Amino acid sequence: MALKYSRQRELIKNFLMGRRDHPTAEIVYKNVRQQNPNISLGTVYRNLTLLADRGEIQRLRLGDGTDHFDADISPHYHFICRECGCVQDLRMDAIDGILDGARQHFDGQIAGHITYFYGTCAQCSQGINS
Amino acid sequence: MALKYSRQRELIKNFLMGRRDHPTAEIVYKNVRQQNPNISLGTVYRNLTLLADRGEIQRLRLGDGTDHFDADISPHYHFICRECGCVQDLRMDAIDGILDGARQHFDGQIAGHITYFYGTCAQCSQGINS
DNA sequence: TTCCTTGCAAATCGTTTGCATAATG
DNA sequence: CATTATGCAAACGATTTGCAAGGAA
Repeated sequence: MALKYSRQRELIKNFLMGRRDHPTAEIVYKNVRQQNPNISLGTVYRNLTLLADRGEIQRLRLGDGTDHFDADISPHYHFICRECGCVQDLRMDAIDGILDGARQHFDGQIAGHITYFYGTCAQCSQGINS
Repeated sequence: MALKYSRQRELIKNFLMGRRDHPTAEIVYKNVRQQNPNISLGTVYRNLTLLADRGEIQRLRLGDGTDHFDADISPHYHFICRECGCVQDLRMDAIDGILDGARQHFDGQIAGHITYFYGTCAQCSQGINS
């Protein structure tokens, strides 16, 4: 399917590229809306899904019930705070070596792994929130 | 909160202990129903949540949109098939060593990690399904 | 009798979808 | 013109919740 330009999609992607906090669709919606008050939630979802499918952005499922999106598609890991729910990038070496261990006693084909970390972020650790 | 006995809860936990395929709430419901036709979906959800909160069972979020449950609470890893959606246990050594790398350049407190693997299960690889 | 549990139905939440219209190539 | 994208609202699937009635301690 050939892709056609759309201002909405451009706004969405640009917004995402300017953030490091891995916003949810709802947050993308609220923000992009300030530049295009007519944009609908459905369009935001459609474009986020489309961009993720094309590999232009990353969809993060961190078990908190809502998807987060990241314009940084380079392989890296994430941390989610169990207190405030914030999501942060983690600077660390790739751990794809764990695939070897997983394949050891397994019959099927393991294509990859999903790994993310959880705990208490720096701000919450200091009791700034709460 | 003191816990009181309930036949429904017992049935649910027993069913789960007899399975290795990490069923969803819906599947638990359909099966337990055969022994107690009056049980409601809400009760199944309530008890699964309660048991998971008490650590008697494990709730698995593998990104397929629905939670799976596992009566085996010993630490182990999981694999989810992208073709048929089945979930299987993975025999492999613990990889908690990855926590060290994650903590290296991180300010907050990392309590743990969630890791699971995906790909094509043995059955689907052989084209048995499809 | 206390209070945890249940069944039922309605409600919630995040996300998707149908459809007629608008914009792009 | 052919096709893709949009806004809107309705539809969805999974899960939660309020409430009155039932069961355990």
